[in-house]
Amino acid sequence: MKSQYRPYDLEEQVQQRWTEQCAFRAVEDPGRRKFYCLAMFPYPSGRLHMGHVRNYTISDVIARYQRMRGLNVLQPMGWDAFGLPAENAAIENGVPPARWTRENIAAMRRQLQRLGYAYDWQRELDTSRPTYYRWEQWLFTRLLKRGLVYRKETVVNWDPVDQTVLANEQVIDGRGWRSGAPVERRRVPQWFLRITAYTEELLAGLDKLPGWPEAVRTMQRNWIGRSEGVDIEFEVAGAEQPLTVFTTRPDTLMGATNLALAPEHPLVQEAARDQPELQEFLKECQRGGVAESALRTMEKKGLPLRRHALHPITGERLPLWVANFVLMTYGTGAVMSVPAHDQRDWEFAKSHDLPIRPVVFPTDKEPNFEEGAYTEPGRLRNSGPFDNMTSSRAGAAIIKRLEQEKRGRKRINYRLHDWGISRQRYWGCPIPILYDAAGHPRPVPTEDLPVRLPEHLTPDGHRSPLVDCEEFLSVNTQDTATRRETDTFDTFFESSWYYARFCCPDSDTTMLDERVRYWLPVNQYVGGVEHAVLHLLYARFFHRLLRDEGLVDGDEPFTHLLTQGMVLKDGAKMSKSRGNTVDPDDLIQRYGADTVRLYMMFTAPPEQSLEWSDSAVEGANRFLRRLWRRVWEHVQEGPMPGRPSSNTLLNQEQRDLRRCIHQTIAKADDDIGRRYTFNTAIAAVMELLNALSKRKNRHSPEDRALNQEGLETCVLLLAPIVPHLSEVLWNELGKEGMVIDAAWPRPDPQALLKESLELVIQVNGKLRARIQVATNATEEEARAAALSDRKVQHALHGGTPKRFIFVPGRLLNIVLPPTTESPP
RNA sequence: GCCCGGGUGGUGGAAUUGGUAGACACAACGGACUUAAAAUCCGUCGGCGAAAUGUCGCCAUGCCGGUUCAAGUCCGGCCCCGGGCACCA
Repeated sequence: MKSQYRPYDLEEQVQQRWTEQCAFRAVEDPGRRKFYCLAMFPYPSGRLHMGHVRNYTISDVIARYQRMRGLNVLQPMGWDAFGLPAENAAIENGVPPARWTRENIAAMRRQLQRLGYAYDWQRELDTSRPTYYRWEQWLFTRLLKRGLVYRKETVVNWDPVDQTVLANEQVIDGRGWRSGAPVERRRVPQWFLRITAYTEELLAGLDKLPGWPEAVRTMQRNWIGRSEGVDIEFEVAGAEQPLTVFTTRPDTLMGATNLALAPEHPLVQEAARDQPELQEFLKECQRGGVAESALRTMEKKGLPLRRHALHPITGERLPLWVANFVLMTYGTGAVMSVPAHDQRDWEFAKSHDLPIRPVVFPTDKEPNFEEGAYTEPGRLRNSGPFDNMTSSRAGAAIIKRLEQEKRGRKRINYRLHDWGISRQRYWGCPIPILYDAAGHPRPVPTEDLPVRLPEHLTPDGHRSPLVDCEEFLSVNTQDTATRRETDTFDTFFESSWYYARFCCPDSDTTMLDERVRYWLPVNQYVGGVEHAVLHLLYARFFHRLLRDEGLVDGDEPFTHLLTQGMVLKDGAKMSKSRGNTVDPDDLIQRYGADTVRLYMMFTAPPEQSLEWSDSAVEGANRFLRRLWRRVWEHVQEGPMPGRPSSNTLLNQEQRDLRRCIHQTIAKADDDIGRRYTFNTAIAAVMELLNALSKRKNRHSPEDRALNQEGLETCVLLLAPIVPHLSEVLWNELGKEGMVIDAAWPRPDPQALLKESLELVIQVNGKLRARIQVATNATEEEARAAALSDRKVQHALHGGTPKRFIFVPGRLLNIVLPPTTESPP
């Protein structure tokens, strides 16, 4: 064994041994318990960044830990290969997205391999290959048959100069990112997936996911946004159809003073026909992007329609307004405006001089409606027959009356709306639809799938090159009138089912085969918090689609979810688009992959964001060098001793060290297996190594045996985190075989026993002394010991304790009666 | 604007169920070794005050208030930072 730790050759040799043995090949074995560990697969953006390294290291540590615990582990890796950045690169460099993507995949695969992740590379998949995307085209046609796909018009960001649809990301301050032209909203027909058919199930399922972070479940719940309320119909003067609004506050109906409609609402469009200033306003509303954040932060503006509706109970005339803050996509695209009890309505009323009519009052105070709306429930006034009722009773009474008069009905409204999956982009999976001469759509017959994306095209920043690609557009030479759909799928489509395809990536006769029934669900999914809603909700939706297609069992795709925090640099997310990435290759070159992995896991707990620091990497490397040195010194002392067989022959100091070893095992197991706090597990091993380092001069057979046990423990506990170094040290410690096949250690209960412990003594909640007591000391014994302690007596000032609070094994708090001491 | 997180020494963080605030590191400083440097090893390291040897007291977990024998942890109100908001992935 060399005296110095040199990671460079060591890591390559260990990786070679793993490869030769096909060490991470996952094979279905019904006789063994499986563990499917998955990290969110990367978009091949070019190079790995530290966010990737963090993500994949966390997942790898869990996978290797579960393997050492004896489970049959599957950990695959693949590429989310379709997406916008490939088109941007093409525009900039003139390189076809296919080539750019494949080159990136090759580079990033090499980087991942250098980091020593325990992947089954035979299962690698690339979503931009027809072998993958043909199955989502197949699924799409199945869903079409089941009525879960439909076409409707929606608004997109339109760049009038570049003549192209823009992603929200490409809209900067309401302007196109390349042209700088003000972005317009344009209506285009798009394909939708009926995710709303599964709303209640997706919502209820959240309660059955105890392995998911509460924050993610809350976000999904809020995203789905179930709210119970009532549809109220208002008769509109001169219109055949009544105007329907949705409200969750029927108790405030008597306080409604106007109705506000979204700019896209049909009644508004109709009114605009003969009102030029309204047309002008709507044109203004067309400007700016379609992102909800943009809509919500706009200055609240509105215009009267010069029409009115009738209040369903009083018959009063309520003016109709168009308001830019009313969203056509939520509810009915129209709201009843109750300025006294809704803050947004209040602000709108104030700026447009509309009346404020308070009808709900708290019982304990009189709100000032000049300062703002009163939005809490209360007791009704100014409400005719509903006066003096509470909000909940009044709401029920108003609903009952509206229902009797057929002017309203209870309804549950959701914020969640159907998933628009069409993208006017080239580098994506073609939507398998054909249009006849009249423009009527029909699905591509199953036997004609896949619809292959021509890979030689290069987008130029204007419309999708598919639109001009005759070879793609025409189905066959006989039928020139039939044209292909040129839109491609949202790339979330690919990432919604890849976790299942990893079970059988080579299946070429079905989308998923029987192997999914062994591996699914994913036991541990690891990925960024930024995916808490969209990706994770779509995957849950897809799993149900696949289930109803008979392809998978169970309702949920991921049993446990770990959402890692961002890797930040200079306070901002480390990402390619921000250009503040750190390349892991430089660090691996200098310190080795193990140091990079250790640094990532030690610097912060996985769920927290991690502020990047170059200097802290040094410390991680130093620890590994120290561990190497300790093993080297131990090896130099002579042949490997056995482990100590029991505690009986050990002296007090040796028993303390042995307890430290086994406490470290217990803590590391809990930290890695239950808490996912890898940083504290590493700190515990560092403490153990410090304890071992302090006893360099102990060479008795018992001490050698203890050192052996201590060092073996360090190596085993670190094996999931620094796997290369651990393999080598494992063999240097005289162990046969590979550490990946070694069993995860278990603490020896006998070694953990303690005869005495430190008890904290507080006086009035302040720490005053620490005393040693027997482990099983009673409260009486603890009190007696505490009261005879010099420091405690000093702190008591001769006072008589009023009560004692005893927390066994932790503390004794002595409470004195309040002093009548006069201030100095 | 709405939803979800976070805020603890010079820095990253620890404190797991309301029970010893600052584990483990980084940086810095002092020392040993060395011709020198690197590496390594030893020590100091929240603030203020009193001691001068082990000490002792007070303050301190973004801010203000509350509950409790006891609050970084629970409750109410605020401030700041990060993530998401349906076409970035």
